[in-house]
Amino acid sequence: MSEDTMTIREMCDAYGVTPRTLRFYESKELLFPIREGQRRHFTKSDRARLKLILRGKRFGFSLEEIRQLLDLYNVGDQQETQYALTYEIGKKRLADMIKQRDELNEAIDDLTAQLAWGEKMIASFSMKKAANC
Amino acid sequence: MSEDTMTIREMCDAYGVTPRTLRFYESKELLFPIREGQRRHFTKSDRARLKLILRGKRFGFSLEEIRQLLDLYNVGDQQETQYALTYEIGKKRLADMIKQRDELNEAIDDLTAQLAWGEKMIASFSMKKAANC
DNA sequence: CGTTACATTTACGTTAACGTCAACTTTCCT
DNA sequence: AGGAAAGTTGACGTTAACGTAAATGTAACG
Repeated sequence: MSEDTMTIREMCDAYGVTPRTLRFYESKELLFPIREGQRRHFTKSDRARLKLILRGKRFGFSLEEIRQLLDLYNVGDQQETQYALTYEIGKKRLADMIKQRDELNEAIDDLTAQLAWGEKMIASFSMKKAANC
Repeated sequence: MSEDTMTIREMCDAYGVTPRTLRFYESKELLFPIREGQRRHFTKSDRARLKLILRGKRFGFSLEEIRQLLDLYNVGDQQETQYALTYEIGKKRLADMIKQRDELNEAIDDLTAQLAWGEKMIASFSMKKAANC
């Protein structure tokens, strides 16, 4: 009847994760599938949460951070202060990401320069070889 | 006499690492301090390498990747084939970094959009408050 | 009713980069 | 001589996010 739920396999296929991952998330209280006997049934709410989890991961949040964010997100009729808190966490994370990207860009430039120098070296090897002929 | 070297403690103080870290790096063949009996003595070369290691870490390289890159900086008396090999490693690593940066940029854009939405939410809270007055 | 397919729980394994003892040895200082 | 200070080598502990294997359960198909 309540075919609003999905089996573990359907979830895995839909979101590209493994069963182990879903059980793990449940054990960490990130998901709360309902049980029919032993079997898990993932609700619409679980799917929404999973989407947020995966997105959070792409942003570089840890599962524990994500759990806290989901909790805040979930108080339903959130209070302004709680929401603002979530917002602040997100802003901090964004700042970290931007810093990380900038550092990465620096490293890319450095390594590019280093490789250019390497090309010269290799060229000089060729010269030497040519000279020996 | 050869006071061009530093003890482990001096290294730790100079670069903000622990003795364990330096010994660990040595065991991983990232550093090659000379020995006087048991004691380690870190040379100028070790210091240069350590600087590069720490920079690499800030950029998110693994120690193993750093070890390979250090070889690139170290060419010295390498043969051409070996040099070409390290060069290829560097190029691959650069490609990875660029990909990583692009992904990071995507995530940054996503999160930025998300935060913009969050600001609207917070604004609506304020509206509600104002309305209740 | 037997087999095949999928689920479940339990629990140990994995990787990286060190931390944290423990048990010595060596050195310097008084 | 005696003791603190600093150094050394094992070797086991830690964290995150699952992987993987074993033993068992159960549901559907033919």
